[in-house]
Amino acid sequence: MTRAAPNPARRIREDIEGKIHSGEWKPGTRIPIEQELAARYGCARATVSKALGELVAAGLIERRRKAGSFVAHPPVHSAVMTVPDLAELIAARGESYRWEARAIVRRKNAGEADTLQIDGIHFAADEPFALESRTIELAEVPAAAEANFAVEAPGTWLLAHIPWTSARHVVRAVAATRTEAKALATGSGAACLQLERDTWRGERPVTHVRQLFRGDRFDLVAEFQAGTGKRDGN
Amino acid sequence: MTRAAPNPARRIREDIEGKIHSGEWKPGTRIPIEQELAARYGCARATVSKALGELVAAGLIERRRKAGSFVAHPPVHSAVMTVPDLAELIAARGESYRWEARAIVRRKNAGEADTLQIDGIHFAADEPFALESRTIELAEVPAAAEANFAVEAPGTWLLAHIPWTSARHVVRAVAATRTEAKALATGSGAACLQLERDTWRGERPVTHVRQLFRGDRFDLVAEFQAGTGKRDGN
DNA sequence: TGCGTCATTATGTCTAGACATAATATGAGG
DNA sequence: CCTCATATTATGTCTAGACATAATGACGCA
Repeated sequence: MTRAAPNPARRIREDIEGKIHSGEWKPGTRIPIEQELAARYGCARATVSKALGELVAAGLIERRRKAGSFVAHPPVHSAVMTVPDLAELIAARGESYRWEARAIVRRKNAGEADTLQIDGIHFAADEPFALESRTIELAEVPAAAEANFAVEAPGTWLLAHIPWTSARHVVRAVAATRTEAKALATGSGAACLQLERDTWRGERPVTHVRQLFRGDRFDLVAEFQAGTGKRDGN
Repeated sequence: MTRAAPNPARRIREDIEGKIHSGEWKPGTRIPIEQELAARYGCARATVSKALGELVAAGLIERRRKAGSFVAHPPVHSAVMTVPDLAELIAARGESYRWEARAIVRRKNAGEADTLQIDGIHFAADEPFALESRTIELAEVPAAAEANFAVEAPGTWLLAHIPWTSARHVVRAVAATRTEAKALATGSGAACLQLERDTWRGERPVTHVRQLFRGDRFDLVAEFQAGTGKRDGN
């Protein structure tokens, strides 16, 4: 029962990460059994198990009962995309931000709960940056009825007020219609990045947004670091 | 020392997830200290600690020494985007896939290591699906010099042969040039989704790709489940 | 009042041992 | 040679206790 290195679990993890990244342990390679790693690093098996657990979470290895632990096969490229609050994004660019609501409509659906429909424009440096068209389910977010979306962008408000659970994003390139082009101060048919996002709280839908960006003013960045699962981007 | 529930750690985690998602514990709320949770659930503190550790990994809570554990403030929307191997993606759609190389050039850089430049087209159901323009660093991937990229798409080959470490993706909407439009069998100026990806192995660049998709044939899907960090998409 | 010091406290990590579980490998019987 | 039951094995999870560490807050001193 020695105190060993200050951070055996970490050392084990980084050791194995290194072996995988260097190519010394190729995908499919069997990793020594936990008992042996414990002996090799002079620590308890639980510590090895913890390190391996973290590697599984990072997607670097796979563990199968009885069979052992194996270096994972390189997955398809996946990346964590951070979809920012537009107000923050633009502020981070050092430009002034402004939200302009075009239409706020409360829609009564037969038998169903009401929804709030909001259309507007995000401005960066006083130039149109993105069009937004959003639906908010008032049944899930009753407080939204009191919010003043003429002044505050709905995305900003929602981020601050509702707990999220899951979201689905669909990104595609579309040509701007004549109306959209006009609102974005660009040419008709210009290439735009369309981001659609559905957000749920548990099983129930909270909000749906469609944001349309000028292709020449916005791009989405996603990064992925194998091993840490570290997220970043803008 | 009772055996307790079969999976105390999981129960604790799901319990807390539930309280956060339901809004009962709002962002900033202090979570009971580990000792108390251990007593409440009738398990060891290490088990509670494990559960909380998983919640941290999922981004749902924050832990600070001495201060305690707190419900995390809702992050900006982030989502895991899975960028698939095109051959697989198209096969999954039930369409036939074909890769056609247009140019394969070995470029000698003064003093620096050689690079391989590959241009080609991905076909789905015998129609052009995406243009690809790729650079491979031969210093990092010497085996690429032997591969036959006239037959096999470089992305497919690389996925199977090189260990990855990190990648950076930039997605944007662009208008097709006349040449690109012709190759993609679409109109000049059509909105296209451009995906640029840089891939590194450790600190050293491995490959750079630019893929251009017809806007009306491709969209990127990203999903995010708070709490599990579960990844999915197509 | 202001500042530095120190005890307290809650998390962070580890150990040694135990039992559970799933999947493989083995051997018996057809 | 094939199939099914059984033993084995490596992971999965947990416990009880220990020590490390960082940050807070209280106390004492100038």
